[in-house]
Amino acid sequence: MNALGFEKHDHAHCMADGVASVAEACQAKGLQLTPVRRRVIEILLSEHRAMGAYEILDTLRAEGLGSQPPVAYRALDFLVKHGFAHKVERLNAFTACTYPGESHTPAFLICRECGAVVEAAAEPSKGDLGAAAEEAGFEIEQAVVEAEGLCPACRRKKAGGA
Amino acid sequence: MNALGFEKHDHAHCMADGVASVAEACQAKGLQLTPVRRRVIEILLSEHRAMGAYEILDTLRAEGLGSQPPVAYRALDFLVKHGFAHKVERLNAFTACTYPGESHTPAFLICRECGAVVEAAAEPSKGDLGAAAEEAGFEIEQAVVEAEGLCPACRRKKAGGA
DNA sequence: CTTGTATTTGGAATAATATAACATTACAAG
DNA sequence: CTTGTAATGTTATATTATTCCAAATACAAG
Repeated sequence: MNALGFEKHDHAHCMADGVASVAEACQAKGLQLTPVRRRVIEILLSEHRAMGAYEILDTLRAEGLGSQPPVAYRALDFLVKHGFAHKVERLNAFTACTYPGESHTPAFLICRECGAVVEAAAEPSKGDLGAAAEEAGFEIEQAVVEAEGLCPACRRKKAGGA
Repeated sequence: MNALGFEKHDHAHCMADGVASVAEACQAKGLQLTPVRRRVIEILLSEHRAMGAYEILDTLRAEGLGSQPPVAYRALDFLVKHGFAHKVERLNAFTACTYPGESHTPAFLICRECGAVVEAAAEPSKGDLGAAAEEAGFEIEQAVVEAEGLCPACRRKKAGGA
């Protein structure tokens, strides 16, 4: 589980790779990565934070790729459905998947200060949630695991500024 | 961790107890359990499911306790803030706390078929999320843990009806 | 190439969820 | 009584999301 995403990295590279891997996956599965869909995943990859549907829509609108809410929501639904993006329930916002291709339950670390979102992989069947489900006879199909708090950089700022 | 809440229980009893324990806790902490607040926690306790703010507001309105959204949201904010209720992010809805008084991170089991919601206690600092946070140097302040799937009763129905 | 079918898109309207802002009331402390 | 704090009433608006219908496009089968 690699969740070191808060620290610096080669962003242009990770973004290009991200789009490429989504394109490959679409080709492999016979999915249509249409211009709007491609652009939305690009937008999401371009920032390590969760973006609202309307924020994405604003960008699409400025680029002439669509101006009505359904345009953004349809693209996001496609991306989420096929595992290329996730919805962060806590924020009613969306973020590119860090581990596309691998089936997983995303676990998010959300910085309340700077808004950065980092994804780790979780296994809800283990841990407290899985134990509770088993005890109750509940069958888990999907899980939401999200933590809000302070990322390393914002912790340092707090400590320094205080 | 008791998450057997999907099975039958003495509901009138659990509801009366719930209101009483909230009232006691308010008294102990010097919090005002005003009519609207009391009624909202009663409404939430009366059903083992998550209810939308506007659904609650409809009831309040019918009873002359307030008719505008802020009335419901303020009462819910109070209840959530003091741990008497929780918000289920996945559903944008609210539910009474099953373990009032004990400080905890709620973990929800949400039946997608019948809408029942059962709360278990989780310890996000352990498990995948805690491990990821530690590795990333992230400080968790709050966590959302929610699972969607089938409750025991709905699983039986599925199995029987198929 | 044409046809049939499914998918995708465009766009208007509206639903559902949530908050901002400000005036008013209640009540206890000084 | 005055002042401070908390709670309420109310209007308006912001934000997030979906429904619905029509038009365009993609793509495989013939």
